[in-house]
Amino acid sequence: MLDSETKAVETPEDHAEELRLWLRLLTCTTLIEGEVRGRLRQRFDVTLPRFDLMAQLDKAPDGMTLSDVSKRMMVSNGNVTGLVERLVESGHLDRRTSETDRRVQVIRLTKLGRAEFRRMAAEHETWIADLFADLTPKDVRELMRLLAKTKASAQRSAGRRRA
Amino acid sequence: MLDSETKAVETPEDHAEELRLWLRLLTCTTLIEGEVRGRLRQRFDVTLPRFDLMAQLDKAPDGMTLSDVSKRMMVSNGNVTGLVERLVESGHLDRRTSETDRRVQVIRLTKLGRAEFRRMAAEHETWIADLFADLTPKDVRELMRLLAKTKASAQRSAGRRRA
DNA sequence: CCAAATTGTTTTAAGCCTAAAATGTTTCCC
DNA sequence: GGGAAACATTTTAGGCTTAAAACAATTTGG
Repeated sequence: MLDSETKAVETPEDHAEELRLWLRLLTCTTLIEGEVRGRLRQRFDVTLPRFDLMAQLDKAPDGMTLSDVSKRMMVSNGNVTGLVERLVESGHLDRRTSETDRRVQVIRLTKLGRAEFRRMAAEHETWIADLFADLTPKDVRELMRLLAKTKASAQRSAGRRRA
Repeated sequence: MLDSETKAVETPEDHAEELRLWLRLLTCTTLIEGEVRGRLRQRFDVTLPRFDLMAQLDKAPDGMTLSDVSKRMMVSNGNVTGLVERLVESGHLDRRTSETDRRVQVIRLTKLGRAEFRRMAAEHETWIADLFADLTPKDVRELMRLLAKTKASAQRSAGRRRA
């Protein structure tokens, strides 16, 4: 017992399985993301980040602040600034300074933005369905469960570093 | 039977579950990737793409062509060109034109590149292990299986589009 | 043999992305 | 009230990324 513990401490642990899991996770995401990116470009001439931003706003009829968007999309603040700039320019987004807090910018989809997003989203959903089509409903449930656990684990690990 | 089939065709299918699965998959990957990116920067002042490229080369002692790298990393050719350029510049990579086919560039890790990569990889492995630490060995196995199935499904779907 | 197709890489133009510093605004609290 | 801390956003500098076009070298099929 003491021997095995000593050994466990001195022997470098083998984390090859976790590493493989991480690479596989990354491969799946990259594969699907690339496919979605290409289809968005070909069918609608829109980039994936723009689509993602519009998706966030579609769920928030009263608009969102840039910080909200940044947190939800898990991207940097500066990134959102540029993305929003281009989408306002193209008429998809409306941006105004909050009246109660002049630091805050509230953005919303314009009528055009909402219409275009809905059109894209409908088709997008069928792409995703097809990409995952070989999974059974049980597979989907099980993956959801395991990925929830993965997310929680990663958040704990990430949080501990910052704490 | 005919009624239910007719209905299935006319009613827009509900793919909300697959959509949620995709978003969760993306969240997990983004979360972990961001964490790894930050740690690589803080501990080693290296970017994630550089690390990934060196990881590919570490597994290929005889070197790889740029196309090989591009396929393995699932990024565009032009992307690899730039990455390699900077890593050759910093002395981590060695690049030479193939003697049998003058179109081909073969790249390898230099002694410095290999040493630095090994040092980083050892620590990187512990980060990944910690990020996934709340998963049981059974969870890991099950995730591997389901992600393999997901990858196959996505490849089928992606392939059909190009075919 | 040689033109056409294919393959490997680079270039181009545009956009995405990050971390860190800077700017402007509000809140806290003494 | 007023300075310090916190917050929201933008700016900066540099690097990553893509799709598409251009270029170079090889292979293929008449």
